[in-house]
Amino acid sequence: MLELKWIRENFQEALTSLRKKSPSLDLDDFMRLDDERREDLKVLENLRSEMNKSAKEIGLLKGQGKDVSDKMEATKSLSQKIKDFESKVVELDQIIHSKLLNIPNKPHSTVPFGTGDEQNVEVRSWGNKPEFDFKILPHWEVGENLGILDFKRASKISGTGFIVFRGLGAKLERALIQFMIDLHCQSHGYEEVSTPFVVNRKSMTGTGQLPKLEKDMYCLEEDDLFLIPTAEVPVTNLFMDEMLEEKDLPIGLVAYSPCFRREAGSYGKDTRGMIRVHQFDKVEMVRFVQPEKSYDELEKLVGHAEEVLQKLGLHYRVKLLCSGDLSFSAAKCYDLEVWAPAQERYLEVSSCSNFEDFQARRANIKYRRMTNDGRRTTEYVHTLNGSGIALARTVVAILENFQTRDGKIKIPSVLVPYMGGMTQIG
RNA sequence: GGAAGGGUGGCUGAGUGGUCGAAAGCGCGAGUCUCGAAAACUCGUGUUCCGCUUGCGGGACCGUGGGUUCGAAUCCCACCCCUUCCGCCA
Repeated sequence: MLELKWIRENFQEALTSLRKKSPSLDLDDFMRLDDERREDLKVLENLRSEMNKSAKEIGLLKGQGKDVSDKMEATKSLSQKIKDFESKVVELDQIIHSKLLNIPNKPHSTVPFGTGDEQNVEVRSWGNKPEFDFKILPHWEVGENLGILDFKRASKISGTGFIVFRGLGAKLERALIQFMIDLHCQSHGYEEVSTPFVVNRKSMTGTGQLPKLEKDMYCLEEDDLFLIPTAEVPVTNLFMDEMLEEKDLPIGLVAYSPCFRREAGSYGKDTRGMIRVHQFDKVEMVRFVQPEKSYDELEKLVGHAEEVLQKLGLHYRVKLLCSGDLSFSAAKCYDLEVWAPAQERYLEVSSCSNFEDFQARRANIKYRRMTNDGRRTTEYVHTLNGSGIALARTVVAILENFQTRDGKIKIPSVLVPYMGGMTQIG
């Protein structure tokens, strides 16, 4: 959520930068409502001020044993007037607030302008595409041949877009999760957290999935709860409605969770294999930082995610998303894309974003700090998060990059200890 | 699912109709003391909105939403959440 006052006082700037993200955005209506609300509010507050005064007076006079029935009568009509104006202001407030919740975050000045993913900018890459002197199989074939992926039974029990890992496939998935969490905790200073995979509406609103993306989520209607689309939601909202201390920042948390996505509207895309599925595992990093440090923190965060791919020995590239491809809540975002040789394409396995105070404002996450002249103030923290990294697709990359001529899979050396010393599958 | 108790500032916790935005303590900040620190002492210290603007004036906020009243943290109703006990259960 952007600050209403900021939009009001920087109207042109707000409009210009928001349109880099949503070209059709219109704020005229919004500002008109805000004007109207402030007019009514002024009247209301004057009325209330008057009433407070006379109620106090009545109290005093009564205490002295004087007759106050005239005064009480007069205040009564004032009280009615206040109620009328109150309902007007409350109604306007609600409309404005709900509109505000639907306004996206504005892109940072270093974000390139663009309208779609073809205008994202590659900022660097690491490693090289591996060469094969035989024809490698796509992950779904090699996975089924080895008995570690079972698509048929997955769709039998749940439907298309779900995966079953078996045997060493399941173990590989688990090994990756452990390896990643250990790396982030031991080398990057994160604290591991394990949170619920189901959250309430308030949490979903706090990180910005609601109200816009309700159709993309699995909902448990009876209880008005949602299956999380990413651990970002429970982990960021851990500090919802809290006041943090400056000395405790930055806070870095890492969590494993499954991620549930309906993928409404993307039917027909990536139907084969497990590129696009309704449930996948992910290790997610979340950071709470001081505002002036958040862009340095973003670079660090990307580095943490990259290190996972480097340690696995997977070729990848880093893309800076253009304004039009940025998600609703993000101010700046880098994607990590890993090379999948059998399909000759890159797969997005991580998204690292700075949300600035957009989520903190929605979720009400503040911290106390000292100003330069020694006064205490409160300020919203900046929140960031990044996949570190998404599974399923990482397994795809391993199955395709480390395939041998005889259809086996070499296990990346960092995972060998997590696989009980095993060096290959098959 | 049943019963009881409870939700007050950064935290603990007092407050049951009017000078209550709210005692006290802790924490935090400034200062005194000290070579320095600790302790002790003094003073200060909620959030947020609106308006003129280095300051000031006003409004709102005691779980949420309604109601009663001239006036509600305080009384009434509904809902949400938490704790404890009982039942069921991985």
